[in-house]
Amino acid sequence: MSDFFRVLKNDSLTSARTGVIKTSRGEIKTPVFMPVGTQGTVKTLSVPELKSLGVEIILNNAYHLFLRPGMEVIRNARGIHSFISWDKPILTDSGGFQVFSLAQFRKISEDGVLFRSHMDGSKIFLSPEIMTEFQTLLGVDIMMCFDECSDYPITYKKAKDSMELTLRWAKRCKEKFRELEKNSQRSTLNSQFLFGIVQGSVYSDLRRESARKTVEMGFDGYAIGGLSVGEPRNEMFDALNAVMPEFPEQKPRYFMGLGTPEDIWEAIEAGVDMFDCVLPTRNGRNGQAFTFDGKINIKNAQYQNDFSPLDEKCGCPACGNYSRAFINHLFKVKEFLAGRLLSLHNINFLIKLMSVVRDAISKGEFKDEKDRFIKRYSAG
RNA sequence: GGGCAGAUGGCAGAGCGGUCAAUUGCACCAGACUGUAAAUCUGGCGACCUUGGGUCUACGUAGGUUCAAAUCCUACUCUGCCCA
Repeated sequence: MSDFFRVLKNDSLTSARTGVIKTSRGEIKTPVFMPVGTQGTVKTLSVPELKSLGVEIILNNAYHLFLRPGMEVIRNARGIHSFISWDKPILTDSGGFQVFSLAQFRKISEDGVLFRSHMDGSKIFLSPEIMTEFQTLLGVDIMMCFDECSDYPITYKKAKDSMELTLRWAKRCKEKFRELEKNSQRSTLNSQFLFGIVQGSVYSDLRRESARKTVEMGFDGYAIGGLSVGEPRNEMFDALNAVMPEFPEQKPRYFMGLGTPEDIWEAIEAGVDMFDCVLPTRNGRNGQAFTFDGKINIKNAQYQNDFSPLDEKCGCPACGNYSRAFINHLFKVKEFLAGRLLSLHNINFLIKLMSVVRDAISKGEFKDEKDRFIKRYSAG
């Protein structure tokens, strides 16, 4: 077994834990937040900026990169890392989320998914094999199985069918992954890891079955997919809690698409190690900033004459240089800097939050720190 | 001095007898956003009343016609353009 992931410390009161993921492009301390860079870039931010915030790994999206720039450019660029000038770890989503978010443009079959390009309507066929091969070509450090992220709400029967299809696809992804490894089509210099994805909507027994069978197949890590897609919060956590006991201790667990600070604390308590979300960047572009005293909408009139920083102790480039009043002004006059500053700030917030969490777990103070955070965050 | 056109809610600008408290855009106020078709989308935006809904004050000013006027008529004020 490789030393891809190692648990460093288990919390005594909860299932929270700290750990470290080792890839050939660097180590990742967990729990970790991974900013989303769908098209090979975390929207509005440069690589040096991301590094300055302490970002250790970013997400890219195989579906979007498959459409543009496409295989040829990626091949000529010698992989995604050199193409986008990011030499740290990258995790790619396989396109399974697009099966959900671009539902109106696709048709699912046993073999795969036929998309009508959301850009020009042309037909694109994606399958477990194709997406495994493409993610291999991208040369990403962690790749995801091609899954079907199910819709919400969804009937039990459909959730079951969808979950079972995802299992069959996972098997094919893994077989393709092994085959490419054997044929040395995968670089031996840079190790790649493959994660399985658990589905089953909000049905606990389906979730458990999905987790158990995915774990039986054996992957480098396990993701919880198909949640935070509109279901009530309690159902989301019921689904999560149904699944967690099925996962092996020594493999990383990744909650796909989870991003509010309260939710992240809750999921870490349940034993999750990895997170990604568009929230810090998308909401940032739309004027929302996370602070330890709650979220604020900087566009609101009350900040027009507020010359204090977003968050006194933040230290990000936005807080270090600009006032709420000025950022409020930037949004009103629609300057690009506005969305950039809040994206920087929000990513910084989540990166810092994770370090607070890791610290708390290391010191055995997870529960206290969580309560303290939630109390202050929801008071604001 | 004469002729023509026009004056509508914060701004621009529809409406040209009842279905108009008045289309739309901007501005303004608020909300949403969770593996990004998103620098996007939604709602509110005369006042008052307890909601469905109702009441009042409103389309330059003052009168008038009409069951009914932002819409028609008269005068006035102002603005723009043209001719002398």
